[in-house]
Amino acid sequence: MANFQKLTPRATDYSKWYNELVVKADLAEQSAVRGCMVIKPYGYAIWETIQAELDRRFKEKGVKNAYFPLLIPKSFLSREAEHVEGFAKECAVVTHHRLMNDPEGKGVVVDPKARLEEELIIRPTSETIIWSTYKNWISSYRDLPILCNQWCNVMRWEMRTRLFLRTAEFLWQEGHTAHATKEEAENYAATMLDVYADFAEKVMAIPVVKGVKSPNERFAGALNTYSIEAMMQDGKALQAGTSHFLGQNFAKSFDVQFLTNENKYEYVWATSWGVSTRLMGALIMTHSDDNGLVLPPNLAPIQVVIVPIFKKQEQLDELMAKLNPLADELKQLGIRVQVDASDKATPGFKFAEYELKGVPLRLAMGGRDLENGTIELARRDTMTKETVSFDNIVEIIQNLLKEIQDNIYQKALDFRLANTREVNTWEEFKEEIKKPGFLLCHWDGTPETEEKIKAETKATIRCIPFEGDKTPGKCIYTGKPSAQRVIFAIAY
RNA sequence: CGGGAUGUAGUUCAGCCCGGUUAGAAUGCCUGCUUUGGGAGCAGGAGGUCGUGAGUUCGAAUCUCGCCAUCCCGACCA
Repeated sequence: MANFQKLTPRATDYSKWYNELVVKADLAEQSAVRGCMVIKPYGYAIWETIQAELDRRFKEKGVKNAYFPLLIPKSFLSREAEHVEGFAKECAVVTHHRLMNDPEGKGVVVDPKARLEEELIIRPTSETIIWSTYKNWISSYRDLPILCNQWCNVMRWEMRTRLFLRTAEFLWQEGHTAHATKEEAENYAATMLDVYADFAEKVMAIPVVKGVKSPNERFAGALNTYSIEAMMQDGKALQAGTSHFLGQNFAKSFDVQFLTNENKYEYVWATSWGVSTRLMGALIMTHSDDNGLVLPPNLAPIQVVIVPIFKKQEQLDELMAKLNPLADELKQLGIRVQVDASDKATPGFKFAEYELKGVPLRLAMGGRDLENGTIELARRDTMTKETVSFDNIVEIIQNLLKEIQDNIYQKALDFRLANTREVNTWEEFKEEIKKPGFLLCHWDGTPETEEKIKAETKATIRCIPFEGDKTPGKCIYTGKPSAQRVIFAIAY
């Protein structure tokens, strides 16, 4: 028995488990550039599926894709005061446009004569460049609404980075819409939050809480920020997507007005909304276990892997005569299937490998099965296996993929519910927040109280949930009146 | 950016305290044979300017300093 490196168990060190899993499951790795990751083909395949599913849902809501520049003139960023305040500390700045040979003979240096008249910022988000563009696109109410999205990279110079969860450069989509009325914009922001929530739950099998952010947690420049919040297995909260109602802030900063049908000028109403490669982090930390990744069938690059177990070439031929038609049939049904007939590794090795990579279903067939007309079926989510008749295997697979998708969603939902508790006193809060999970508490609605609670416990308000108990009460910290309970948690 | 730790083969690490031939192990990789129902065995082979730059020294993986990177704890994180 060779010794191989197992993952650090979650109970030993959750953070270490996560870091090891991302690398060992072949999702991503650290690059030569500080804080930036290389997303490997297996990880990128998952991202591509996320993109495809979201893109389809956006388009159903009338959104069109476009592309805006990577670089933003420095002056644009400062047009909206709160916006620049929020992002200034983490911007990468382009100052020159040329290199030259080092006069001292050591490689190349920046050519001091090539300094830019106005520095360019690598986008941390694109509201400013987009609204400077929308100014040219909008003159009448007939030009509205504009519903644009772009898939791109952005850069935020974070102090501490972690693969997928917080990287200096990350991939995302950012939608930017322009509307004639406040109501329409607000509704659109809410609609996109619903799109995110539906996607998270149906495709990623991640249960989320929809809600509105407290003023402290609001996007820089927004009047309201809505978010979907998910609970990771360590009980911490992860913001999985946000949708912002921007009011007329950006329209005013970039002077974007339109003529109404009554021939009056009005400022345009705006939303923006985004999800990023951080969703990959959410995916990993919601479902995976000590054996490796657990992927929802809807996102798995390989949904079914088939491993023939053979001693000699003739036996492999005999197995493949049954397995190849099966694989073809599954492919025709739109199931992502891979047959691994390589002799590079023994079956046991392959089993462990595909478990590490989170393949939802594994089929194994050997001489024994050939004689009996059976096949072995193993599911990743429960780690159970059974031997079934080969004859109706296709139907079994179709049903199981659906069942696994539902099961891991339900498991994650049960976990969240089991780790969400109501807390009514400050003493209780200070104890309970040390344990994993969400705390439903009354809060007086002031930023000051939220600040104090954060300073004392590190907990923040993740959101003011839309659904659930709306009974008023008294703030756990100040005793002042509170309209409803909010979710406090330690966040990623 | 502050405090702590680490950096040696693709990976995980030993060697460093106490400087001295040709820097080791496991695993991975390549070749061959035997294997194959839960991480196979034997034999042979390839692979390291010891993170990087300077300094001390006859001599540096080993001692000193700077820089870079990674991890942990803070600060920061729409």
